[in-house]
Amino acid sequence: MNENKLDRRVKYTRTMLKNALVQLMKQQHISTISVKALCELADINRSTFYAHYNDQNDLLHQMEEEVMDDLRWHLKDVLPQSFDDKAPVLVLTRIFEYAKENSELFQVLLGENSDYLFQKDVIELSQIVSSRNNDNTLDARTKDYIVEFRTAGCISIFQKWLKEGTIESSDEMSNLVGRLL
Amino acid sequence: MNENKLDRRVKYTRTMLKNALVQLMKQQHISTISVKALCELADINRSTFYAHYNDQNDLLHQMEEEVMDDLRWHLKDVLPQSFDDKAPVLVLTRIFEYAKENSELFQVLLGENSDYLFQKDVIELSQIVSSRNNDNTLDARTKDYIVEFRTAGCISIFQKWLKEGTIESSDEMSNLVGRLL
DNA sequence: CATTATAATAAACATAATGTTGGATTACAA
DNA sequence: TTGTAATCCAACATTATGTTTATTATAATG
Repeated sequence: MNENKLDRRVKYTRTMLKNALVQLMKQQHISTISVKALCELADINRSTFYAHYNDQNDLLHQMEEEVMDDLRWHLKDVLPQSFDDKAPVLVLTRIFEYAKENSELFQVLLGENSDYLFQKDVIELSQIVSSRNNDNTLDARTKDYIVEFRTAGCISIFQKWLKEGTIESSDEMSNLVGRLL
Repeated sequence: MNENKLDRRVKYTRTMLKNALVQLMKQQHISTISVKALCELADINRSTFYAHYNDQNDLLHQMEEEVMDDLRWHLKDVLPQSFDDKAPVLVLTRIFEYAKENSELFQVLLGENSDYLFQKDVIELSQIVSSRNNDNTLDARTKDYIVEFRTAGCISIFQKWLKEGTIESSDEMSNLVGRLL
């Protein structure tokens, strides 16, 4: 937020560290990444790192929050409408679009070397879409399980799509997911 | 395998370490658990730990393999049949039964403080059940996505059930999952 | 029960990452 | 240009790691 009114040096430091984190997380789990390795790859002094972040996780979480904020900003004009009937697929398309434009980042943040926090954020966002269910013959608990089933299924498709290079278009993907739900 | 022809002291050491790991993994991610903390909780000398395992991950993986072997042993009389039409729900029921009997362990091994290895094993096992799909109007890639969707959904329901105390019976759960697929 | 084998312990060690500090240097903004 | 502040550098104590050694305790066996 208001990253642009920051000192260039600060911007540079944080950018290099974030990039380094993404590169390392392609190879290893977040909690096995040392601050030392991170700083060496980013060519940033270790004491500078600690001036910005507490540890690797802190850096990851700040990245996650920034991405989510940015994503929500990109959805701002479709989200309020999402409670009528046609909007869900529109929201989905937008999410897939945004993810495709930032696929390297999304692949890492949603991949198995990350923590579950980002995944939870995305789930929360997409439950607006996947939780609509007007079958009243089912009890509440069964419905809960169904929502769980659906959202996990969606996320998993999302991950597969990212991992395999976002071959399909955003439209194709949102249609596929829309049909499955 | 053939754990019973081991020296009692060895059995004791490994049991204590496994129990300690399960306890710690209720609180924190596997890769943040130190060998030191593990040994202190288990009251086992640290050099003894290294006589058995390389690190926490090694201990976890050995546990995972043992559980999977034991689970497969419990399924041995239903698995060969699983390629006809009625067996899937039977396999599911057995898996839920076994998991319920070892729910603390399963909750940890499938929980977010574990790695993905155990989850992958379970997925592999349950894909025998969830991957049957004879809709020929769909292309191969779409089918892949559907399999992905289904298995992830199943695992997620499984996790929810475990986390909330395995309230439903194994039969209820296998029926629910059977219907969803 | 006594003997032998071996597992576990305790203590010490080098190594490496951590988190912090104080001071020198550099780059920025105004 | 100048004051401010971010970065760098070097040093530090602390902690976990992984290994090794000698010693003690326990299990298996005849």
